[in-house]
Amino acid sequence: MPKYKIIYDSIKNRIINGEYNKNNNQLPDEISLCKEFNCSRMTMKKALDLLVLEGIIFRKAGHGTFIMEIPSKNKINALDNDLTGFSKTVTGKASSKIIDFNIIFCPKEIASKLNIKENDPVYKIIRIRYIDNNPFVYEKTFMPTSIIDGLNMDILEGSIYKYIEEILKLPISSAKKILRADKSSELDYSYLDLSKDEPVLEVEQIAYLKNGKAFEYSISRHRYDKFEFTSFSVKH
Amino acid sequence: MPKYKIIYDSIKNRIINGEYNKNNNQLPDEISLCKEFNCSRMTMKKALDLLVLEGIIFRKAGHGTFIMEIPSKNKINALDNDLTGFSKTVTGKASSKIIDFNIIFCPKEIASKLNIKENDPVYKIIRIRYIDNNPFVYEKTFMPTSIIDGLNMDILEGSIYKYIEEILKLPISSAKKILRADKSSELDYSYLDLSKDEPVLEVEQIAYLKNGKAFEYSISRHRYDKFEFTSFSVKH
DNA sequence: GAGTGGTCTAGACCACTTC
DNA sequence: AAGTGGTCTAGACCACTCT
Repeated sequence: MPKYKIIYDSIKNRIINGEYNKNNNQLPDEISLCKEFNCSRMTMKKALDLLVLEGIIFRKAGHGTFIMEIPSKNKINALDNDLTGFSKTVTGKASSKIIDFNIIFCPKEIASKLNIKENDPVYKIIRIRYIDNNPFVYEKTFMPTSIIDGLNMDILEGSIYKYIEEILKLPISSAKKILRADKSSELDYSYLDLSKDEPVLEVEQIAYLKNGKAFEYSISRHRYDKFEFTSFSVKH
Repeated sequence: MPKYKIIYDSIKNRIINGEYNKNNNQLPDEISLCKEFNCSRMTMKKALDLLVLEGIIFRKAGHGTFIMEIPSKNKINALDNDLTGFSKTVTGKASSKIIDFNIIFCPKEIASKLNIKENDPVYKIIRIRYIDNNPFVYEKTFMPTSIIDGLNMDILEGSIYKYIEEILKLPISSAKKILRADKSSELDYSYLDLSKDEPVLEVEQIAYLKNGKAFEYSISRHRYDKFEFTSFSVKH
């Protein structure tokens, strides 16, 4: 683990623990932090830059570095983004059910999103996820078998991402998402217990590995009353 | 304008113009780029880092820097994010109508989001926006008069953001967004021409200046069939 | 082994904020 | 004037990929 990452983790924990809550929520100046963490100023900047990107701190040139005021009470949630930049507001006991798990010839539209050839073999996975035994998302996922190999039911019951990163040792790097609202369909009525006038939040995602290859295309439909997505973005 | 920003703009333009489309979409190595742009390696890295954050390029350690394959055809759209990290997929002639424009005592819940005191004066703005004369979003905005001063109808007809940045010279830095689907309400039926079973995509936003102050709280409700949001995020 | 990106340093100068 | 963050440098060493 690089030094700037260790420093980032350490300072983030201090902020969460309220160690910098005095003096207008101000952090020590960069030079002092450098001395404390025994690093150069560039390395400290790299650590602090990550916190800025996450919306945890902000800097005022000529003034100092400050913790961002988090308006809502749920600080933990606001600080707890998942790997792709979104956090979920739902908490409870999670479980999932696999509706379909197969290898298919990749349809044309999906092949173009995954940058593979039409009819290349892909896993097709359909899952329902539950919170406290209530369904909240219907998820259709496609992954090229040439990249993600050896999937089975056991892995699907747990975390596919963990399998990819820890067993296959393929580093995940980024994701493109499109979010939209939609009327619910027959599938949504039955799988998500929705009635006709209740909408869904649909998320279309393409996820990439560090080597630039798309390894996942997914469409997920969330119950409108059980899910929201948060995002923080900084101008550069 | 800092050097790394100039280099970033320049390389971004080259990519858009297809100047790096040969050799597997590979860019020259960093040292060569440093020589060409007459800068240090750290500065070049800073420029390239911005392109990585935007999902325009990716790097393979020990291999090179490559342009990200953009699966859909609309390259321009994918490269043309707005200041808060989202881009819109709708195009056409834009216009807007102001439904309400007043100064009010700030309600408690909104004051807590803007980090101001209850009953502090805030502008309240309600606008409908149209594309090709079709309504697509109903937008309620609150701004503290202590920060954003001198708003009038002329400014509202144009761009509030332009007014803030160019006339008031207040640098905008970041925004927090929450996205959710919702059933349409009476207001939506009338202002967005929606029927009862048609949903909306609701976006709640708090926007911040460089000095860390929240200057805008807004709720906007978009027609489900006219709007979607895209986002790109990188693991760090 | 050659080439590439990833990290880190020690110091310099600048621009901005506050007193 | 003092203190702070913003930018930039020239070079070092490492880890990874490909042949």
